[in-house]
Amino acid sequence: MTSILEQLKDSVSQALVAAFGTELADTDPLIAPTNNPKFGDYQSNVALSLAKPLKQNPRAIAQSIIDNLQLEDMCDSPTIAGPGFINFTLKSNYIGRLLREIQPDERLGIPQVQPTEKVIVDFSSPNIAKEMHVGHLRSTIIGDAIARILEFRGYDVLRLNHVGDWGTQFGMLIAYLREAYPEALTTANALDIGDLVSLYKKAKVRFDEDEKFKQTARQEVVNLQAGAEDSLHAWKLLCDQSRQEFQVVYDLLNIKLEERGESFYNPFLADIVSELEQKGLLEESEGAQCVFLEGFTNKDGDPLPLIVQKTDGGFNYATTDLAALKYRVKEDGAARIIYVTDSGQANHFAGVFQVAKKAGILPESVEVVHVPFGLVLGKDGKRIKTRSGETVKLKDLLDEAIERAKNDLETRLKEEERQETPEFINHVAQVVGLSAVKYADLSQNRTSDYKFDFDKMLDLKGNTAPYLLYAYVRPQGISRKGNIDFSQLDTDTQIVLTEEAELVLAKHILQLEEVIKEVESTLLPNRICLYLFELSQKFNQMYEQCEILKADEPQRTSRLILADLTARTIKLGLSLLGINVLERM
RNA sequence: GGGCGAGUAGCUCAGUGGAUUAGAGCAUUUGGCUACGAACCAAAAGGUCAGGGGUUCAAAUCCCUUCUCGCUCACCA
Repeated sequence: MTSILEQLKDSVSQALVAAFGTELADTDPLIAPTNNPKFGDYQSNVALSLAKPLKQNPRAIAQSIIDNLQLEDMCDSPTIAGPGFINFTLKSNYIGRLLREIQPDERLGIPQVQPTEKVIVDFSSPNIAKEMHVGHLRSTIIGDAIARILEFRGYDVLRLNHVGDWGTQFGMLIAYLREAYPEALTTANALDIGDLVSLYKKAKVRFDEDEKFKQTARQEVVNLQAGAEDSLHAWKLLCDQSRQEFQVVYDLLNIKLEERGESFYNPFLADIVSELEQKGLLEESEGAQCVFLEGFTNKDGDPLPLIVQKTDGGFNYATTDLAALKYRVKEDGAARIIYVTDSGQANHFAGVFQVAKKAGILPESVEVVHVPFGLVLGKDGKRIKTRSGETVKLKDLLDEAIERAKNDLETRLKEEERQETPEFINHVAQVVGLSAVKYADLSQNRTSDYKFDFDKMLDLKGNTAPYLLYAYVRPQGISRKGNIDFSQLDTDTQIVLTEEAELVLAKHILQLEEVIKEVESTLLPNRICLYLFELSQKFNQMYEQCEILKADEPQRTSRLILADLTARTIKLGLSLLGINVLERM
C-alpha cells in the first residue's frame, strides 16, 4: 500500500509540473501533517517557498497548484489558508477504504524493503567478569528495538554482542587469581559471578596501588593475546561463568544475540597494524603505535592519536574495533553497521571511522552509524558509576519491577474482589513489570540522559507500558463479552466513520507506516512510543464516546474493525519494541 | 583550553521551519461507573521555549554570541 503521504506528494508534484513546467519536477512538495486539526489533515507549504523564485504571490501559486490537482477520491477540495498554505482534508470513505485494505494484512499494510540489505546491529556488549548493571539496560533495550524494527522492514539483520572478553582486565584478573585463588584457574565453576565481581574489585585495587602487580597484569595480557595455554584456560573459565549469568538476563528480557566478543578479532589485530603501516598511516609516539587524527586535539592543542598498539606491544579496543569493522565489511558483507553505545564513546568511534576510511577498510558504500544514548543518572541527577560505589544490578532491578507490578495487581484484585490464579498473577506481573522498564527507557529520546527512578519507571499511570497494555486489553474484552472473533469480521461492506472520535482514531491508525519509516532512518524508537501512546489515547476517547457492541449496523461492524485494528497496531508496535501484550490484565 | 551534547510548565519529558491559544504525562483542583473492565474519560490551572543578536514571508527549531550544566581529550573498554 502506498502511504497517504506519498500519494499526496506524488499528486502535488504532478500538479506542480502541470502548472509551472517540468523544471519543478524535483521540487519537494513540502507535505506535512498539520499540527492543528482545524487546518485539515495535511498541508503543503510549497507555494510559499516558490513565491520568490517564481516571483508570484504565494496564494496565486497555491491556486494554480489546486487547479491542477486530481485528488477527488482522496480529499475534499483543498483550501488555501493564510499566506498560501494548501490544506488537505481526507475523505472519510477514503479512510474507510484504506482501513479495509490493511484489515486482512498481518503486517497492517507496512511494506518490506526490496531488495534486502545486510545490517549489523552491535549492542548490549557487557564485560566478562562484571555484572550487567543498569547501564547495560539502555544498549540492550535500544539495540534490540532497532534490530526488531529493521527486521520487520525486511532487512537481513545480524545482532552482534561485542562482549568485552579481552583486554587488560583479564591480565588483572588472571594475575590476581594466580596470587589469591589458584584453584579457580583450573576448576570450572569454582567461583560464582558474585565472587568474580568482588574479585574484580580487589584486583582493580591491587592494580591501581601496586606498580609491580600492574606490570605482572600487563604481562598476563600479552601472554593471553599470544595464546599461552594456561592463560587461555583460565580465560575460558572466566568467560563461561559470566556467559551463564548474562543469559539469565537475556532470557528474562527475551533478547536474542549472537556473541562475537572482542577475542574473536584477536587473530586479525597484528594484521590491522601492519596494514596501517603499509598505508603509511602509522606513527610511533611515546613508544606507542598511533594514527594521528584530523580534527581532534588534546588539552594542549596537539593532534590526538588513535593508539593501535600500546608501548607494551598489546593491542587495545581501537585495534579491535578496526578489525571488527573490516570483518563486518568483508566477511559479513554489511551495508549498514549500527553501534549502540553510550554517547561517551562518540569520539572513539569518530576516530575509528576516520582511520578506517583512510586505510580503505571502510568503503563509501557502507554506512556506519554510532547510535549514542545518554547516561544513566541516579534520582539525584548524578551519574551512576560502574566501577566505584554501589550500582544497581540489572537482574535485581528487573526482579523488583516484577515484584512491584505483582503487588500492584494484587491490591487491585482485592479492591475489585476478583479471583485469579497464581499463574495468571505471575504472568501479568512479569509482562507488566518488564514492559514498564523497557518502555520507560524507550519512550525517552535516547540521546538525553536517563534519570533512573524506580517510582517513575514502575508507575502504572501516564505514558507508560501499562496504559498501552490496557488499551490493548479493552478490545479483547469486547471480543469476549460480545463473543466476537475479530478475524471473522466482515471484510466487504463499507466502513462508516461518522463520529469525530472514530475519524481521528482511524487516521491515526493509518500513520503507522510513516512512523516506522521515520524510525528506520532516525533510529529513535521513542517516536514509536509516542505514536502508540497517542493511539491508545485516541482509542480510549472513541471507546468513551461511541458504543460498540450496542451500536446499530453498519456502525457496529465498523467500530469492531476499528477496535481490532487498534489492538493489532498496538500489538505490532509493542512487538517492535520487544514488549509483549496481554489478553487480560 | 579543544571537541561533542544539553538548557522547553513545580517535576519527568515530546516537539518534523510555519497559521492570533508551544504539546503530553505526573503532581494539584474539580466532574463522570446499577460498567463494551474507571489501570479510563472530561475540565481547570500551570510557559518572556536560558539571555542577546542575526537570516527568513515565517524560528523552540537554522546561524552567531554570552551564560549555566553534562560527557570527553594517549596506552581501560
